[in-house]
Amino acid sequence: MFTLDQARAFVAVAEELHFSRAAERLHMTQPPLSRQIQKLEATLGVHLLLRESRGVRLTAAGEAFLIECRQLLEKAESAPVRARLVEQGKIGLLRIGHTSMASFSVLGELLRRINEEAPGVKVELREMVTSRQIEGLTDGTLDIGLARPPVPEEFIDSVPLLLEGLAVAVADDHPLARRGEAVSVDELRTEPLIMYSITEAQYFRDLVVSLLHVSDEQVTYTVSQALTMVTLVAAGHGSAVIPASAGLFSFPGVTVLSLRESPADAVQLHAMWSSESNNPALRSALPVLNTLAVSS
Amino acid sequence: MFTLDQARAFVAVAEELHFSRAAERLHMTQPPLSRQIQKLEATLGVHLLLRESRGVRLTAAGEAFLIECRQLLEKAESAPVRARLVEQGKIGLLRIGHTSMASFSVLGELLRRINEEAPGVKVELREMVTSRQIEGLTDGTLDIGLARPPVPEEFIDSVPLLLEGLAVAVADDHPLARRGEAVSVDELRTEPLIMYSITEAQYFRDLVVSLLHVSDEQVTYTVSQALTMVTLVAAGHGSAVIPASAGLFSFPGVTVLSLRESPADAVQLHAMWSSESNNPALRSALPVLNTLAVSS
DNA sequence: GGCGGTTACGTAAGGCGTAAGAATT
DNA sequence: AATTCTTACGCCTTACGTAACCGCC
Repeated sequence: MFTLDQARAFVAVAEELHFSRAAERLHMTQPPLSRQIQKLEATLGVHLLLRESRGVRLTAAGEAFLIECRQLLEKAESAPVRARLVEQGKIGLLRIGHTSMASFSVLGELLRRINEEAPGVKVELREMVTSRQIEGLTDGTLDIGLARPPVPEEFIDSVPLLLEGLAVAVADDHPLARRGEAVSVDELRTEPLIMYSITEAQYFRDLVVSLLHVSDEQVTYTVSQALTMVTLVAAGHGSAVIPASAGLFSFPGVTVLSLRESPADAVQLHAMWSSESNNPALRSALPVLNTLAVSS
Repeated sequence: MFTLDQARAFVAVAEELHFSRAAERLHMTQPPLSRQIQKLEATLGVHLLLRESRGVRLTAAGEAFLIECRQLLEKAESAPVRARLVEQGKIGLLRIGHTSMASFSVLGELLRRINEEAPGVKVELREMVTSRQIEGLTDGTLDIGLARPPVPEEFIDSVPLLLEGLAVAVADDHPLARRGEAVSVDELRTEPLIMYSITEAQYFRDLVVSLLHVSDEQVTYTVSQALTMVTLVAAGHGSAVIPASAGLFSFPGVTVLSLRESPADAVQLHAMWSSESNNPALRSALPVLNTLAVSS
């Protein structure tokens, strides 16, 4: 098989159509260049050049091989550059898991900033619940998770990206909606409520239960996502306690009122990543995450 | 810069994730393989592998470089193959010049057979008059010409591809058309005639003049191509002497009658090529030309 | 005779294999 | 102790440069 040096030698000769000038360009003397070209032709079993009294010409095969060689050398030059860029995290792949709510709040801004900071980094988005995200971060199939607390201490680093209060979603024709003021937990005691699933949305369920005393009879439906709640509220199936940001998107037939007793940082969304990740693209993204962090 | 051998070594290690097995695959011992990989990493300035107690893993940069290396090696393998195919004339470019009449007769069959014989050969077609074709063959910008005699003896080889008689094109409402029989030259003595240009179609002009006694007063127009003649005949500008094959394509308003005195091989179309051409694609095409040849 | 490519020969660099070493399980 | 990668050393291949050579305008 031929070598890259032979390819470079051939390209030089083919472009100069003159061995001595080509040798000069390659910073070598002319005889070894001749030998290399001969060797190249021998290993290929193809005549690339027509030696004539007045310099050299390319055969048809030489023309074809010249094109191939140029492409080959270009690739040989660019491959190390790419490898270095990947190592520096300038290009690469970032697999981001996120909850469905995250896509309505910080996700857009996060992607914008990552793209600003490291334009070559491709992002793969996967909507997944918190527990799956932790799994992904642990087994290396995910680089960043946008998930709910608690953050497992081991091998997972995190910053809080979003702190918000809880709000109450009620139908437009509900008395509380007409009143238009913040709602107190006591006013929800007897309301039909749509609740979070204990398996799929434990974080929210715990959060709501810690504030309200929810009785089984109140609960009309059990769902896994805040958005589903809003659609059910619109359909008249009851009221729901949701993160405040879910109210930013006005949904027809639904009025969102703040919940008086909810601390402003009741609901948290954290960015998490494996502290042991060796994905350089993650390293480029970390400054972005820290910029977006809010104090918890 | 790295070498192709280093690329091969890296691919082997990256695929085996084990130096000893990779070395075996490369038919070498393990220590020099280690050194080559180290050297590769040093020249790239990039860590490609994570050496761990239980074998090796790829870094993100390593993954990227692996992909590049595979493509690089594939190209390095295919380039010589391409060069050999070009040399053998299996692939390549054939520049064929042809007269406009050739495209109505042998050209289609010729292209079909070339494509059968050498499917990798790309054909570039250029309509040009005979004299331009000879120039092209001589200065190397054309590989094959489909042109009219005479064939210059020097450096041009040829085979006759088509021998045909002359015919007479007359308007449908002409008395000769109504009669529907072969025409004699004497019957054309006083007919208005469309003639060939002496500069652009000398071959045809000479041919016609050698058979007919054309007087200047007869000539209504002077044109360079037989097809133009047919359109002028249709428009009622006179009659014309054309190659018989031009009558194969029935043109509305025109009747083509054979010319009694014309020998069956009066009009000749030859394939010509430079005997000094070094285009391998031409060599693949020559058997095809010989197959299509007719005896003159 | 000069221009342009090839052949001959001595030197130096670099790769390979064997053997020994270091680290982890 | 075994596995797996790295380091040390001697040999040999091979590429380079200088010098001499061949063919053609």
